[in-house]
Amino acid sequence: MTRAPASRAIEHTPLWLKLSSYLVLSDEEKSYLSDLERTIVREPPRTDLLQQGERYRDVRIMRDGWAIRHKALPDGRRQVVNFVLPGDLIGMYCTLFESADHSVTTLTAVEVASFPPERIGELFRSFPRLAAALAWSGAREEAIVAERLLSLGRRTALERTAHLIVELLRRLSIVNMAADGHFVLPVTQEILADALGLSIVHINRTLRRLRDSGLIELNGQRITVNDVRQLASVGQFDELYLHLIRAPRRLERAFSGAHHHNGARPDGEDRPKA
Amino acid sequence: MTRAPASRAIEHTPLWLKLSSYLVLSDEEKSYLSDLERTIVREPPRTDLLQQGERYRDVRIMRDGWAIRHKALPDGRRQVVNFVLPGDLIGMYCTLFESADHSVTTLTAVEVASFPPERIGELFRSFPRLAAALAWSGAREEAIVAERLLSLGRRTALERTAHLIVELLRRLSIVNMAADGHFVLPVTQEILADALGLSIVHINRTLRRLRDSGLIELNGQRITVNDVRQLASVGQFDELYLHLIRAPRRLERAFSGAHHHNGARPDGEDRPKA
DNA sequence: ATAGGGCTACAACATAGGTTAATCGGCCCG
DNA sequence: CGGGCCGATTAACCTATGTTGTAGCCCTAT
Repeated sequence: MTRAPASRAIEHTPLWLKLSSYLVLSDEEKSYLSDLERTIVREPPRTDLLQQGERYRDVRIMRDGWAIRHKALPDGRRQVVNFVLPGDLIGMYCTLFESADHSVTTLTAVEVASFPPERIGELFRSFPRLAAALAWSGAREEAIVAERLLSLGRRTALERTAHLIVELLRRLSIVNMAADGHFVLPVTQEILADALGLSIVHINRTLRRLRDSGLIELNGQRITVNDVRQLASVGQFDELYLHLIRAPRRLERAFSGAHHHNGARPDGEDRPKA
Repeated sequence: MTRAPASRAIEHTPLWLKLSSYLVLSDEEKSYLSDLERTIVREPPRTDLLQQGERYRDVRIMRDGWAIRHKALPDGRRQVVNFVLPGDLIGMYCTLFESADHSVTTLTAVEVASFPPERIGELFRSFPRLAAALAWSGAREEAIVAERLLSLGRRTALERTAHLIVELLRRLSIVNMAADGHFVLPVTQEILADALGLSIVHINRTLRRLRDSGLIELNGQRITVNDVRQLASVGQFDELYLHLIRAPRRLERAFSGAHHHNGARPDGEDRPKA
């Protein structure tokens, strides 16, 4: 069961929360963003929002609930690439591709906003700062995948698992879905296994070790992290890759001054010399 | 030793080659792109172009040579996230971050173009189609990392290795660096091991198996793939994720409508080119 | 030419994690 | 109330891959 967020102001939308930790959005940008989130769809758990191999349809913004992005081999082996949390985009740049190379499947009931891919062109043409912010969000997602690659390649099962738990805790706090070291993890052990490149049995063993050592507690889907510091240290967790810190000043400067909406021209400054 | 590309027209620049397989660039876009590549630097092998933890400096465009993008754990374990080939960008969106979460190190002598991060703002403001194309390129890179994640999580050592070889072959052909199933792989087995999440010894065993089965040949750094189809099948390689196929028509349309001031004219749109 | 460093190669052994299979508890449904 | 299914849990066993150690080759520096 997910929280039920009726219509809410754009200021409380998870995407806005995430982006605003990166740059200050103007009113026009805010209202355009909120317009992108106008069409809202609800889907039950275990629904495919996107299927590997299919041509793209709409771009989605996750507003509430959990999903996984995963890829499968022809023989059925499967890898969960990332968890899709509120504020994350689904198929953003992928719309620029011929067809999807991954699937996205809901874990809980979700609420997603949906807009046609044509609007991406519009977005890039008319709201360059917003476009850059979304590019930033995409780059951040890539950084998360790269960190998971490091996990699968070079961390042990115990380290990987600890690392993932701390990562989720951090990411969930950004969108106010975790407090006090505990959160709901709407996930079977099979999915954890597929995310960490382990077998179900071994994930089970590993969780047990974490519980036995008192680092975490599990009650149903509620997970409690008793000692974040220590868990982070077990997982060699360094939050640098989540890029929670604001972009350096020079970029704010690069973008300041020139918000233009539909068709406007960039006011003079800094014109490219071709 | 790398090929020595003197000054060459933008049309022969690897980045242009890569982007033009995606959309048709206008003359203005071409010349802006070429302006971005104006400042060129050469670096010897084993040079860090970027170091994990450091504040960002310039954005780089790889024009010639090989590099690796890698991440390290405090105890020295290392994962190669991706290979940086001509036409790839270094630290593009990362400039939007506080500091680097990965290192980039050259494998060969390289030639890179370099421009200050401020120009990203300029690019987004004035050349939205180009910005979208670069976003596409970034998304494609993420797709590659995700596919490698699938490899490390769910493919055996043999499959992973075969998969990587086929991937490199495909990527190198786009920039005309592979022909007839053979190319130069300027890489030690240690680096391969770090890319595939294996030990050096095991990569050695695995390459031996591939050689024994006649699928590949190795002479020094030259690798020859005797039977691409079969190697691809061993690695369960499906090139979908490389997104070599052009974006669907609707997107060209999205970008062709309201052009910007110095923006592109959709000259003779859509020359087919897969 | 000699010594040393970097890399490939392989053998012998060790182990993290996979596989198979059985049990158990909860939950839905008739 | 009883079956049936799904997921968690555990035990016993197995194998892919890691570790350690040694040797040889090919550079380059002296």
